[in-house]
Amino acid sequence: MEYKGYIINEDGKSIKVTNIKDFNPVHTFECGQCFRWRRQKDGSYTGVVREKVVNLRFYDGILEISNTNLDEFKDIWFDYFDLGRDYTDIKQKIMKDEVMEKAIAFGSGIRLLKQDLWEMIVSFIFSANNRIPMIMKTIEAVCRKYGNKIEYDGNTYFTFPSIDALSATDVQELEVCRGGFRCKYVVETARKIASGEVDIKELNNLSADKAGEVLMKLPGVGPKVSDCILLYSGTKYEVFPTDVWVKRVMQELYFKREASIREIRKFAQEYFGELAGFAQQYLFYYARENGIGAG
DNA sequence: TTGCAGGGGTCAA
DNA sequence: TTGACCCCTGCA
Repeated sequence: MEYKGYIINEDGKSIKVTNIKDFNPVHTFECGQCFRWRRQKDGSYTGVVREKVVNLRFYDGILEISNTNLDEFKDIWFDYFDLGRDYTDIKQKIMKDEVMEKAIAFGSGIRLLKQDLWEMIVSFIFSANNRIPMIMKTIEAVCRKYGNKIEYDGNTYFTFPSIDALSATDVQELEVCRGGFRCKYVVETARKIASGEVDIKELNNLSADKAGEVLMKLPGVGPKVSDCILLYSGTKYEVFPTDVWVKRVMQELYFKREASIREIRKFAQEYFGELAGFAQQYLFYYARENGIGAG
C-alpha cells in the first residue's frame, strides 16, 4: 500500500514504512522535544501517544511501528513524525554557515514531532528551571495518577491526563508528583483552559507573536516555554526557544560575547526566518550533547 | 557523611 | 532588573 510517497506494509500487529529519509530515533527522541519516549535495551523506543502505546525501530530506511496499523498511520503517525515535510530541503536552507553545518551533521536525523498541544503546555511548564530526568519523572507520575491505564506487551502504561482531570485536582494532590512550585501553575493553567478563559484552539489562526501572547496568559508560561509549546506542537515553526543551552551556543559560536536572550531570539528570527525553530533544534542538540559553553 | 550550589524559567517586587 | 522557588544530583 502506498500513502503520500511511502510504501507501507501491515501485518495486523505492526506496520513497516519504507523510504523514510532524514530520520534517526536517537536524534529525534533525545533532542529535548519530548519526554515520554523510552529507549529499550534493544535500541528500539517505546512511547505513549494519545491513547496508544507503540514500539518503534528504524533500520535501512524502514520505520517499523509495532502495535498499530495503516489507519493509525494515516490518522496519527504521518503527522506526528512530520513525514510530509522534506527535511533535506529544510537543512539546506538553514545551513547558512559552518556552525549550522556542524550542528546539522551532528543531529541529521532530528524531526520535529507534532505533539499534543495540551500535553506540551503541561510538560513545558514542568520544564522551567528543571532538568530533563526530573521532568520525565514528574510527567510520568502525573500520567500514572491522572491518566488512563493501557496494557501493552506485559507492561502498564498511562495516557496523558485530560484538561478536565488536571483542572479538577488541587495543588496539594498534584504535588505528590514532585513537580514542586510548578504544580500550582499547572492546576491554574488547566482551569483557565477548561473554563474557556484562555482559548488554545485558536492558536493556529493567529500569528506566532499573537499565539505566544495567548499562551503567556497562562501561569508558568513565559517566552521560552511559550516558544517550546508552539514549536513542539507543530503550531508555529518560526519561533526560537532560547534556553540556557541555546544562549550559550549562540554566544560562543555567533556573538563571541555575552548577549541577552531577547537579542538572541531577535537575531535568530531574522537570520533563519520562518525556519528558526528547526535551526534551534539542531543547535540545542549539538550544544547539549557536546557541552558547548558548559565549561 | 553533611552541606551547598545550581538547573531546558517564571513570577513578583 | 533581581531574587525566590520545589526537588534532586553532583561534588566538595
